Amino acid sequence: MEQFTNKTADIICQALSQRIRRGEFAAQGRLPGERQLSEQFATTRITLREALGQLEAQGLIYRELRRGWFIAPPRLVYNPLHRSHFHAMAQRQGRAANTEVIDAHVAAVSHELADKLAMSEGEEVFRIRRLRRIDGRAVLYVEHYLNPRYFPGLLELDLTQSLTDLYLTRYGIRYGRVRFTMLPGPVPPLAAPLLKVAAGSPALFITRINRDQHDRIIDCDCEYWRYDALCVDVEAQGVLGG
Amino acid sequence: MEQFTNKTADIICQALSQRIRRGEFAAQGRLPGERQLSEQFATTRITLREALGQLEAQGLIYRELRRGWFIAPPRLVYNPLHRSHFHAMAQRQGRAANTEVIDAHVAAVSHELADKLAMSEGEEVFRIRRLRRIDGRAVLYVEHYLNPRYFPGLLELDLTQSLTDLYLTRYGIRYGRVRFTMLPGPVPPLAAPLLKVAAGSPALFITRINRDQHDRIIDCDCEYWRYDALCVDVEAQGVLGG
DNA sequence: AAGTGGTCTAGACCACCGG
DNA sequence: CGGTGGTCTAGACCACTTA
Repeated sequence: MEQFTNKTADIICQALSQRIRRGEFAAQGRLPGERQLSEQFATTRITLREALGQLEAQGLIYRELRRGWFIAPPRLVYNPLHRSHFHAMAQRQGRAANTEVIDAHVAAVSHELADKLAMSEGEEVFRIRRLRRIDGRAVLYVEHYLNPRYFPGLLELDLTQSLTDLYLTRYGIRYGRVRFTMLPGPVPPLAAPLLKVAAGSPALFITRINRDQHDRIIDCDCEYWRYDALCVDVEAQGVLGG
Repeated sequence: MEQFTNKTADIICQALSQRIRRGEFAAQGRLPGERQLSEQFATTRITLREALGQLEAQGLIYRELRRGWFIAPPRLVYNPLHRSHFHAMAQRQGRAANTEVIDAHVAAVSHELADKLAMSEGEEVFRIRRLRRIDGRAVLYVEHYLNPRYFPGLLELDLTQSLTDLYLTRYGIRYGRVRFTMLPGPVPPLAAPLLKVAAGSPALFITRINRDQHDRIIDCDCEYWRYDALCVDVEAQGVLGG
């Protein structure tokens, strides 16, 4: 477990990491200012920030743009195949969830999305953009694209609640097959300020294409998760290789 | 798509990003030196490296420790539920795969791993460590932990080949249910030099717990993927929320 | 208004890779 | 051994948050 290092940044990393694990900053939930820390470690702010960046990459701390460095809470465990409600999922893990609707409009579908939704470029879709919080911290920015033929009048409803619920109770639609892709990528410009991260910061990008009980593609989600907020956990029957 | 920015680093980002997409560096497969670039953009190496770091986070370029910056090849599409061979998977995507065995020994299982394997702490397991390359580039460091009761004598075999194949042909074992977790995390010290990344760099950490046709847990894989080398793609029947 | 993080300058030395 | 990237110094100004 020991590091073979003599880099100043690594030494700071280890020292801070130990102090964090001992709960030294747990009370305030945040670290002292960068200038104060760099003084403590007798180094430059640049070097100190290098160390903080490493701890951030390890998921031990996170930053909010221009606000400071905070102790990272545990990751939310998330199964993209599991069509439960965000709020229920959070609650089962002892966390408090919150959903904010950014906007909900009719939009023309892009070429790329049309492919995913089995629609034609330029057709109209419902686009719902939402921000979701765990224990008050914004962790997920998501854009839902719905094929409107299946959901007439949906945009008039209360969209802070679970879409899964709306689908079932209002339209008799339940989820069937799911396909998702997941890759690291930069956070989109619109999402950055909402998640309080710098534009272009790394995020986990998950797209999900959902079908209903009749195997029709009904919607597509584009999710941008904070890098450190998520642990994907999937259990399923294995598929034979081809 | 436009950025509202006047940061030097962002301007460099956009300029480089454009030149990369136009294939300007495709011939050499790599970027010019940092000093040369910082001169071209009339800035400091620090600022230039800030820009390179952003392009790296976006997966456009990658670095090899002390060797330089390279144009990132396309991501490998990977389905952790899909128990096909690494080599076959690569080949279907027009890529060349290669597997190197780092070592293969009997080891005492840690507490954490014992849990995953449904074994007891301190019991013996087979540990196989391998490095896998795509088109010559090391992208995956993986530790396989096997319950030895199911695989007597396996360590004597040629382990550069597919374990899936060995399981079936030598032991009559095929994969059944799979559970995997996936989260970003730092690359472990042993893997860093093999993947040619700096110790503590971010990586994608995937653990997989595999069962056989009788639903017995047979092995557990701990995979560390280069951050930019991977796109997870899963299709499966959705699971009803609880 | 004061203090924070975000960005930048203009150098420097070191460790390592490659010829 | 020359050139590369990796690390570091000691400042500075700006944009934003917070009080």
